[in-house]
Amino acid sequence: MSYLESPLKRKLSAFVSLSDEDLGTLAHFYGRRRMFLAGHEMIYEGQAHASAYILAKGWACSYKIQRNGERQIVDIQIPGDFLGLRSILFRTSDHSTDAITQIEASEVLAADILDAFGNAPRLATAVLWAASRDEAMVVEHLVNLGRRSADEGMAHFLLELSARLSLVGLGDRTGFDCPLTQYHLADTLGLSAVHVNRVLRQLREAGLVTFQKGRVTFDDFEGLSELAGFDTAYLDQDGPMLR
Amino acid sequence: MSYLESPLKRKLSAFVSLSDEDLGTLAHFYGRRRMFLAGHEMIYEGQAHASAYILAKGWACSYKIQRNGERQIVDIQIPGDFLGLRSILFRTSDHSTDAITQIEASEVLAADILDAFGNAPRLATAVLWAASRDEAMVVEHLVNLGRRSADEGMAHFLLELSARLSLVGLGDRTGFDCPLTQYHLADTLGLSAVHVNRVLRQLREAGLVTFQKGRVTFDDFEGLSELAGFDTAYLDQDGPMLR
DNA sequence: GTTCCGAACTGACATAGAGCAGTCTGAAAG
DNA sequence: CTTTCAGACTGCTCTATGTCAGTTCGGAAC
Repeated sequence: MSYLESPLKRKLSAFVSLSDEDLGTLAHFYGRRRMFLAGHEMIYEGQAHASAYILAKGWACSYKIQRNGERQIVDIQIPGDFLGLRSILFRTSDHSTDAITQIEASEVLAADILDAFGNAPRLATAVLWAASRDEAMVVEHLVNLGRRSADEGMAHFLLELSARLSLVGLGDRTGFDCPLTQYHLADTLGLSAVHVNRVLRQLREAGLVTFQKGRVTFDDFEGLSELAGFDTAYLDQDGPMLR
Repeated sequence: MSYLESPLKRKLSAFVSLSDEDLGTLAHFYGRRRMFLAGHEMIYEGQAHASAYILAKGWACSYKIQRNGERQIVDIQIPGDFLGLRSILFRTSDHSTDAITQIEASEVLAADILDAFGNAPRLATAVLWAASRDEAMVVEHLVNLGRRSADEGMAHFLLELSARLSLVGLGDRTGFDCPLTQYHLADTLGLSAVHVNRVLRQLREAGLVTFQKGRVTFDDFEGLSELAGFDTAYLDQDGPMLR
């Protein structure tokens, strides 16, 4: 797959149209291509000078582990996403990241990113936009945990994933392929696996979504959005894309 | 107050030592000084092309409101913090920000920030560091909501505030002045105000912290850190500061 | 074709925290 | 020197979600 049709390029294009020069710098990011097996720990909490990656294929998740062994997943990464960008400037990484499926990714060094700011300001702005968008997603996730009930949070999470996947061509309003287990959902939503199962059943029986066999199917997209109070504004990916 | 002794400069100095040229560019950020009364809504969710600010004096909070009127506070801003940086590149702001106390702040335009990337790369890196640190705090906040009990979350939140305030000279291990109400704590920690009150009583009776009359007093800093499982690594502000 | 094993799923019981409906206090406003 | 009002504080009841202790299912390994 050429970088010309990469999920990242596709995502950034929702923000600005990149010049040929920008695309050249972006191509440079793709130099160190690497593969990881499902379950591989790509970044670990406390790691010194961790590098970042651009996910080309596969899913990953970033998380923190508590003393008691409980896990809180912070974000799920899908193709086109940066991974580890947040702590690239830190002494040590503040989180771990595991491959959920088999993964293809490009390693990005701090210097690559910083150089881009000098040489390709348009691209740099787009990267900042992507980082801001990632943070906006974490914020919305925080609202899920703090002020939404289990079913609202679940609905919101699945709808967000759908919107993100659609942007890179991996899903639509009918649903998407999803390698997450109910344990992933539990650790993402701050619930027990048992309760996740109950919530999924309720949503299914209410005719809203079906989460089964590696596939999320929206049985009533509108109804689900209504339940979740889902509004895509925070993803900053709709509208006339004039910039 | 000269920019030479601003809380922001103090904070960024924990990351790099800035050159005279960097300081000049930073001074440029302080051009548009503005004041706001306590309670003023500085940024509102949905606002188009909101600008960002650097807080020089006073406290503010960023939050999202749910359909049912519930509020989730995302971060508390103290002197030296950026405010609104996340959505400066978005079509519309994804959150609101209110002044908690009376505030002095400098308005920063998107162009100011982006120009800095070209002209003062060292400063730009420091700004990116500050933004990453803000995101790391949101992430830790998310863990508070998802996987910590009410008392652990409360302890963690107060300790984080203490560490941040200490960095800009507004607190130490004995405690800090705090203009937050119990309602602020409730909306931050995803609890009811009633429960916040009970949790504060427990912590006080356990001899750990006292939250009273606009002051947080640490009665047993070690014990509280132990309860919260608090580790400052994610703030990236300790250690030899070699860079 | 068994034997595993991880994931999905379930019922019964326990509990953290919510919701309700107040009281009390102190400072500001009249 | 009352009145008002926001914030702090409390007891009681209720419920969403956790915990425990399983069973069932389906694919992979042998």
